[in-house]
Amino acid sequence: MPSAPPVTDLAGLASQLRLSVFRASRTLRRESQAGISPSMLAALSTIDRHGPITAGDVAQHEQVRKPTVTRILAGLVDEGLIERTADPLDRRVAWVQLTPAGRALMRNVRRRSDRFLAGRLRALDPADLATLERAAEILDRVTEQEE
Amino acid sequence: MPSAPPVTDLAGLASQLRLSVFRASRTLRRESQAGISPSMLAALSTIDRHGPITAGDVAQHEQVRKPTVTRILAGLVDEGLIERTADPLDRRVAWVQLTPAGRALMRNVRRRSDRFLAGRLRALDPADLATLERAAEILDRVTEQEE
DNA sequence: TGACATTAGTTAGCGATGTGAACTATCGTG
DNA sequence: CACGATAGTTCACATCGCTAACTAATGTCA
Repeated sequence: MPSAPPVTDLAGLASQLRLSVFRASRTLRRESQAGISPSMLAALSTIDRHGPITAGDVAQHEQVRKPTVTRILAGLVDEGLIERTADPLDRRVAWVQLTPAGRALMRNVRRRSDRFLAGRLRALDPADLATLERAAEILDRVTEQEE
Repeated sequence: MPSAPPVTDLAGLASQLRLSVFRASRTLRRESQAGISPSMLAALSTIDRHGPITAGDVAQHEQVRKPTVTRILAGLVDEGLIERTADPLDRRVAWVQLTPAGRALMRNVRRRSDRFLAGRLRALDPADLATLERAAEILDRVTEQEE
C-alpha cells in the first residue's frame, strides 16, 4: 500500500467529510434495527462503557445538552435498560447504570444486530476495512474533544 | 506506514462505526455554520454535482424519501439557491439546478465556511488526515450504493 | 446563620428532519 | 379510452436536538 499524498486542503476535506458523515448517518439511522433509537443506543453504549455515571456526564460524553439527556434516559428507563440510583451524599445527583436487560441488548447489538452495515462492509477489501476502523477512532477524537 | 492488521470482526466494526458516525454527525450538525441546514447543503451539493436533475434522482442520491426531497427543495427554492424548470415533454417532471446564488454558496462553503471542523482537523497528523479522506470515499460507496 | 450564587436535573415549548399513506396530475399501453 | 405506472405533493406523525425557565439541593461567605 503506497503511502497517501499529504492532505493540504483542510477546508475541502472538512466539507467532504461533513457530507459523507451526514449521509452515512442518515442511511444508518434508517437501517437501524436495534429496537431502540440511535440516540438511545449511543447513550446506552456510553453508560455501558463508563459504568455508573451521572446524567451530566452522559451529556458530556454524548456532546448533547442536559434536557436531551433527560429525555433519552427516561426512554431507556421505560424500556428497562437502565436504572437510576440516588446519590446518598448529594441528593441532586442521579447515577445511572445498565440493567441486566441493558447489558443483554448491548451484547446483542455488538454481536449480531448490525446486519445491514456488516453486510455492506463484507464487500470491502481488508485495507478499506482497516481505514474505516482507524477513521472511527479519529472521528471520535475529533468530535468528542472538549473545546 | 506498516500495513494494518486485517479486520475480521465485521459486526464489531459495524457497531463501532455506527456510533462514531452518529456522534460525529450530531456534533457537526450543531456546529454547522453554512447558513443553510445540513440536509439542504447535502442536497445542494448533489444538485451541483449532477447538473440539472429531477427531484426523484435527488432522492436516490441522498437516500431519502420523496416527501423529504419535496420539502428540502422547497426550502432551497425559497432561499433562491435552486430553480425549477418544467420538462417540456413530460409535465410530471421538474428539473432543478443551481442558481448563481447557489453556485456562489457552494464555492463559499467549499473554501471557507467549515471553520469548526477544519480547525479541529488542523491538529491531526498527515496520516490521520489521509485516513479520513479515504474513509469519506469508502463511506460514500458503502452508504450510497443501490440495494 | 442567612442571603446568594452554583450545580443537577426537569419541564415546556419550539424547530428541524425524516417517514408512510393518500392524493393529484400526467404519461404510456393495450 | 380505460387502467396501471410514475412524479411529485400534502398531511399527519415521530424523533431528536435546542433554549428558557423552573425546582431542588449544595456551597460560600459576610
